[in-house]
Amino acid sequence: MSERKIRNMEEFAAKSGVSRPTVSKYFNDPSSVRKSTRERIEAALERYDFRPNLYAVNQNRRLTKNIGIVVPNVADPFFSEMARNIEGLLIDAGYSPSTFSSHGSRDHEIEILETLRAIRPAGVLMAPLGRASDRAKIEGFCKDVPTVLFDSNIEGVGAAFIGSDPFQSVPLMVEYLCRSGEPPCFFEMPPVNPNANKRREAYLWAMQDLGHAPHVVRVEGSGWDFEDIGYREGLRVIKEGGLPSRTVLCSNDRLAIGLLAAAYESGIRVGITEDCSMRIAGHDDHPFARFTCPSLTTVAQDYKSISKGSVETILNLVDGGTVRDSEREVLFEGRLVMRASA
Amino acid sequence: MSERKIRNMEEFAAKSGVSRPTVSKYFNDPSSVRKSTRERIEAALERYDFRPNLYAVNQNRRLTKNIGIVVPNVADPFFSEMARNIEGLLIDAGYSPSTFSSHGSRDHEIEILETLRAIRPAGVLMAPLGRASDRAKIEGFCKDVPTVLFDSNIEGVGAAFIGSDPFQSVPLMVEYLCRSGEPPCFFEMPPVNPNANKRREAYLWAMQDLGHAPHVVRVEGSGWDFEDIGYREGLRVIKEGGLPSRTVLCSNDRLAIGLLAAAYESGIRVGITEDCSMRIAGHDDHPFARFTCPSLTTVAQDYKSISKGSVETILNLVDGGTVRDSEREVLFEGRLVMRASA
DNA sequence: TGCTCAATTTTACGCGCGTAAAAAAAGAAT
DNA sequence: ATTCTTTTTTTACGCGCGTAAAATTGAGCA
Repeated sequence: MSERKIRNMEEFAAKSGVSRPTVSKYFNDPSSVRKSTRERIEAALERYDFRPNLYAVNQNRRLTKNIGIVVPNVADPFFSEMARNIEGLLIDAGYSPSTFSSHGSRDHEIEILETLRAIRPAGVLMAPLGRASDRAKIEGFCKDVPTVLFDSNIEGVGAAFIGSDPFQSVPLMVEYLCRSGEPPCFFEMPPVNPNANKRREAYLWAMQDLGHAPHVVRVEGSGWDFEDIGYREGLRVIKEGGLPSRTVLCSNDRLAIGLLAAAYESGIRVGITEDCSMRIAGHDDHPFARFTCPSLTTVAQDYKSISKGSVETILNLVDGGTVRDSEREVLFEGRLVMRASA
Repeated sequence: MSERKIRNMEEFAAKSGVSRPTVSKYFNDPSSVRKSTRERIEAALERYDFRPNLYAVNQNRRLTKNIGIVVPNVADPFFSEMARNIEGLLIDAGYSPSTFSSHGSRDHEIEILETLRAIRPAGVLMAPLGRASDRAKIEGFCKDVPTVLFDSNIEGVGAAFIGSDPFQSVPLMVEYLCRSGEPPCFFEMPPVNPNANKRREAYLWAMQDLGHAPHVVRVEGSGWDFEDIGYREGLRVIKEGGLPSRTVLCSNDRLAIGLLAAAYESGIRVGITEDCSMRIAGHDDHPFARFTCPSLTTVAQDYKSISKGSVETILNLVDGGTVRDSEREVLFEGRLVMRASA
């Protein structure tokens, strides 16, 4: 490899004894050239290391191979895992993913879309902030660029939505909690995205279905510092004596992690064993849920199916395909993960 | 804005009544054109939304404005915070950062460097995996692209290193622990990067300095699943009856989080209060350290100074500057964060 | 051998911009 | 008004590649 540096495709074509347009064709799709030609190019590729100039390529292609990935917060392990998964799938499919994090900010989310326009992506996979999102601007973006939403939906925006089904996952947990002890109350903060709302609705529905009186504890707080909110407000609520049930279902794991810390600090033993006076459950199977004290009972989202589904949908769309009505909203089921906290 | 879409700079130049090369000059540096000209361009910019084509620009510029950021693992909140910080500083300076995560893999780290070559970055900020890194290849990369290392050093590689000083931060913690209770043992896993080694050395040094016998507990495990290793090996060590001290200093917070979980599960109360039989301290001030049970006493790294220093150094380098000998290795001090665990 | 079709080469153009050099214009100083 | 200086325009070229159309080549086959 790399006997000498090659400057451009012209030079490389000469070395391999093939014309430049043929080399260009090869790089766009190796199988589109005759086998003998392919072998000559690949032989040259072994001797010289040449890669087509990314900028020249993208300037001239009708459509780049770029796919943008937008998540609310890469610091959140759920999204960092999703992004990593999706990136892998896209690379395998021959695309160039680039991931951006909104850091929970509405303005930043829009800025990312502006940046994305600059790289002229073939498509975008986006987990929007949700309620905080600038709907109009995102809608405008989706008109220009094929976009698939995941995790959190904005009704009527984007070509499709892939996520998990709160009306399956939450009742699953509620049913378990009711079966194994006191029916849960629901611990939530003001919803930053539609998921949170749906989870509450699903909780209410499930409780009624089981013939129990639902209790929603809504605490204050905004932004994406869920642990902090769960902790601070958890401390306050506990101090004021006031959880309506000794079983608490949190709207997500990060909130639960905060609440666990609050309970610990308040001297409340949390868990399923007899010496415990409180049970706490979460939702999402956050990577740290295994290491909380006690370990957190939760519902795992189907990471793999969601990322696989999102990628398949956007690639189909990019390839000129359309989304069938039945695929406009695809929801996967959650899986109960029983640990020590509930 | 956007009365009509503009296709290229030629067209935009016509609209603003200025020649295309002048517009080009403006976009490279607004202050390089006469004030009256600038105003005409900016007036046009208000009416039409035009942005120079990224690919055409980068193809023709001698040097792009791209700066690569490479971290071992964006899922680790420490690195995701660092990356975010650095990105902000670079954007403010007029550069385009793009962040890549090695995901703890030696091969992936090298692949990232290959990818980086493709975007022809002006410079790179890299937190290498450390011992797992392919030193030769990284060295080769640094020969072609100005590169500054941060967080974890590879001796002799890169133009400079910015990090924190374990020989300040660790003794700070050791001194505190000795002053407030039983002298600590050191809980560590096989070092994935030089930092871990240095922290152990610093521990040994500090203990001797204070006239105590050091005890290093090295547990098994590889990879970057620190919490998992701390948990599993913590369980094992506790079960075998065997921590040499009731105060444990972990080589980082993530390991400590795992150990805390192990202690909890083993029924050991951890903390500084009298009813506790064990103290655990960490290092780094991981964002979750506030929410462990009990909250984790640790040493905070100087995020801001490290990212600011890294950015200043690389930009200086990119601007053709050189690194003075005194700046080849810059270390910042850590700050003791006292919480409930030790 | 001659034919057909697909693969390849040739030729030619364009993408949108940076950049350098020379010419022209504008502004400042005399 | 003249000269000098700075800024802008003009002109011209090149970056490295995609792509389309026409010309050529080669393989497979009768």
